[in-house]
Formats: sequence, structure tokens, C-alpha cells
Amino acid sequence: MDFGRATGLIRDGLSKRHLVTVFGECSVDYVGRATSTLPFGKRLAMLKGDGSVSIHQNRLVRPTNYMVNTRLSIEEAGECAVLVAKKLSPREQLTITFRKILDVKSYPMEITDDLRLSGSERDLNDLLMEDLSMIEPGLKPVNQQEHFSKGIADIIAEDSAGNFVVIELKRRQADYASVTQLQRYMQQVEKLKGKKTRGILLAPGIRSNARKLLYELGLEFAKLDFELKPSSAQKAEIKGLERKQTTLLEHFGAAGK
Amino acid sequence: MDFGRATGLIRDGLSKRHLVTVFGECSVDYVGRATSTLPFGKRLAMLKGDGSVSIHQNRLVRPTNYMVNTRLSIEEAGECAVLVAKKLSPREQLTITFRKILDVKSYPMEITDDLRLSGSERDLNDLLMEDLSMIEPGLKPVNQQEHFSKGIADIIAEDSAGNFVVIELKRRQADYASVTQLQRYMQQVEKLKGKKTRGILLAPGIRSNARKLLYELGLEFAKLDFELKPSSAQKAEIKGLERKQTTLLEHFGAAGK
DNA sequence: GCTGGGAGAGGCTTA
DNA sequence: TAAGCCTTTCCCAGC
Repeated sequence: MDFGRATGLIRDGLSKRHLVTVFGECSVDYVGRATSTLPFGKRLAMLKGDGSVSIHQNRLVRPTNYMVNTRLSIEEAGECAVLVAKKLSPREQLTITFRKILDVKSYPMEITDDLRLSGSERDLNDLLMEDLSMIEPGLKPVNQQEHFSKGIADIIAEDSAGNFVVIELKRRQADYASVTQLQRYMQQVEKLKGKKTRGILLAPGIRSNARKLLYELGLEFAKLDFELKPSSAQKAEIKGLERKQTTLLEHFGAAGK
Repeated sequence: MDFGRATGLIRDGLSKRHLVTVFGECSVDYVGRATSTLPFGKRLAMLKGDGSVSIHQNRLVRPTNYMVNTRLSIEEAGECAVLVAKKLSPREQLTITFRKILDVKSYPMEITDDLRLSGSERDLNDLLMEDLSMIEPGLKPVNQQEHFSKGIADIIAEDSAGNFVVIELKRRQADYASVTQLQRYMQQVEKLKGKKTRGILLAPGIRSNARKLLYELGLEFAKLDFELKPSSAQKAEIKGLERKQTTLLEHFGAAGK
């Protein structure tokens, strides 16, 4: 495909805010948060109506190069056609140099987003708030997504003994970061309210090292067992909650140490 | 485009491990780590030679739906053509139901990975190891990327007073996770070696709350000023290092508190 | 397989 | 804009 025709098609597609794909032999240079060079090779460039650009190789979901929120331009330069994507703050530039353009497609599409996702942490959070007694009898909600200077606590509750309970919810296996996150909130709540405060990490699982750290810090873990309903039903469902090894003593006792 | 022709093209492209794009009106259902549905609409599906699938709308870099490492099949079913991507462990399924296929493209491409980046953390790490005195006079390397049960410490050094120094390097703004990560390593080294150990977080910047936490924990921060060379030069260059507020006292002193 | 952690993370929400 | 954080994070390296 000759460059004149190709660049014409691309410009037309961009002006209509279509999704434009360009297949060809190109090299790619990125300068911005890092710098990278890609030698000439066959790739598929995807230019979206909102200014997103991505360069795809025939492997992996993630593009080799990409940029959001760009201003796009294409020019013929000697033996090549050069597509430039620019952005300010932070200053970034992606330069795609085509020595051959093999195909250009311009797909008319709305610039919309209508995905309905179920089973996100937000869903689970809402479900839990409806009945905190799933976690522990007598647990009463105090607040949700409460902002502290050191972050945002998922759920704050009060247990039957009148202690505050900070609950950190994870939809997947909890790790070190989850534990330290909970600790930050727990300590801050304790300091702010001046009352004994517990911290419960609620997740489908926890990595063993993270669990050790958790217990060393005097925090608790509760296993969250939830089921993802098929897409027709809009919400996930919490099947049950299981409390395990609520204290450090029990933990190391059970481990036989 | 009639379904017979479309499915034929798709099957042919898949068998050749091309990068195949399918543009059409489709609905998408995902069941796996979450569940999601996408009502009928125009979208571009991208099927890669390694079994990666992604569904793109006309906005954002990230696809609305995706799956890696899938087995793909396409069948005509009544008024629709249904593309199914399956994967075991964890069990996931992506179902793309086309009621119209408007375009199919099959791009012959190698299944390779040829991106070369500069300015990665590893590069900076190597540069720093060449001359730790940039961080502090008299600092001598002990180890690099040392594995501990609690993670991997970027750099371990010894200062002129004979203390161990654990250095955590971040190529971008440091946050809470960076601070707690460093603390984990520092504590573990201290325990393992039984010697007073310092911890230095080395990054181009740090969020103010994270900095507060850092000083509360008795850790140090050093500003790393580095420059990313244009792609022709292969390596980044460290322009300089600036030590600021090395102690909690200085920090709060400077803050006027 | 699990674990730990980087990434040009992307992308969203709220202050 | 910055901070904080979730993500079907993706992806890789080590073990």
C-alpha cells in the first residue's frame, strides 16, 4: 500500500475518531517515563478515538508500547511514514516509523464503556456491609471507606466488647502489602479514637509469610469464601466466612512450634 | 460479511498463528476471576498467536476483556457466530457472541518479543553498584539483589562506621509500599546479621505521607536524580544524588514543628 | 506450582 | 493536580 493512500486513510480515520489499525513494518521509539527502541519489524498499531495508542506484537495481552491521551499526527518523510503521538505533563513521545504499510483499517465505533463487572472488591464490600455478623457475631458497622491521613479503611466496625475493628478486604490472596496496609489503618484508628482497636484482614487466602507477619503484628485473618454468580445475575454472593487462628498463640501452637 | 466466510478466515488465521482481528457487533461474557458481561455493541477482537485474546472498545489502552493462554474455537450457532476462549487452572472462559461480523483480518507475524528498554530499575541498580559513594562517602557494596525470606533487598552495603545499610531503589515516586518494603528488609538484615542496620530509600521522589512514615520508622530517604538517555545510548545516567532530612529530628525541625 | 515484586504499570475516585 | 488504591492487574524471575 503506497504511503499517500495509507496516510490519507489514517488521517481520515483519526479525524472521525474511529478506531484505526495500521499493520506494517515499523520501528518504535518511546521517550518519556523511560526510553525504549524497537527495531524494525511487523507490528499492528491501534489508534483509538480518545487518543490512546498501542503497538502490538503477536504475543501477550499487553502492548509493547503504548500511550494514553495523545495528540496524533502522521507525515511522510522520505522512504518512511512517521506516526507521532505526543503528550505533555508528563512529557512523552511515541514515534512509529513505518518503512512499509501493509494495511490500514478504520473502524467506526462509539467511544463508550459499558462493561458490567461483578465480583469486584466494591461489590464484596457492599455485600459485607449488609451483614457484618458474617465476620463475627455482634459486629456493627460504623463506617465504610473512611479516609484517614494514612489512607482509606475499607470497613470500620465495633465489636460486641465495644472495641473498634478495622477490616481490610481483598478479593484475592493477601500479601505483605495487604498486611501493612491494614496495620497502618489500625494504628491510626487506635490513635485517633483512643480506644483499643483490632484489625481483621478478610481475603480468600493469604500467603504464608504474610500471615506470619500479620500475627506478629497482632492482626487477625478471616477467610472469605465467595462465589461469582453467572453474568445474568448482577452480583456476586458471599458463601461464607471462616475464622482461623485468630491469635498468634494459636497460630504457632497449631504449627507445632 | 457472511458467517461462513468469516469463520473460515478466522480458523485459517488461528491455525497459522497469525494475529487475527475481528470487527463486529458482539456481546461478551467472561467467567473466571470475576464475571462480566458486555451488551451487544461494535468492538474489535484481537486474537494473538500465543493464545492471547483481547476485546477492544474505542477508548483506553487496556482492553475491556482479555485472557491469556487460551484455547480458541469458533462456531456458528443460529443467528450468531460464537468465539470461545477457554483456559484451565484457574478455570476461565471468555465467550464472544457476534451477531454481525463486519471485518476479519489475518496478519502474518512472528511470535517474538523484542522490546529493549533502558532506564529500568535494574539498570539504575547496576549503575549505583559501580559507585555507592554517590549515596554516601565510604559506602561499600556487600551484596546486590540478596534474597531473604521476606523478599529481595535491592542493595546491601556497609557504611564507614561498619553498619549495614539496606538500600531500596525505586525508579519512580516512592509510596507507602516502598517504605514498608524497606522496613521489612532492614529489620530482617538487622536480625540476621545481628548488627545495627540502616535503611535508605532511594527514589526520584516520595509522597509526603509516606515520607512521614519513613522517618517515624527511623529510615532515611535520598533523592535520586537520573536522566534517561535517548534511545541511541543504551544506558541511563545518574545525574546526582541529594540527601535530604536524614533524620527524624532534622525533618521535624525543618518543618517548623 | 507459589512467592515476591516491578511496570513507561493503567485507571478510577476523592480531596 | 496529587494521593491512595484496586485491578480478571500483566508479566517475569526464583525457587
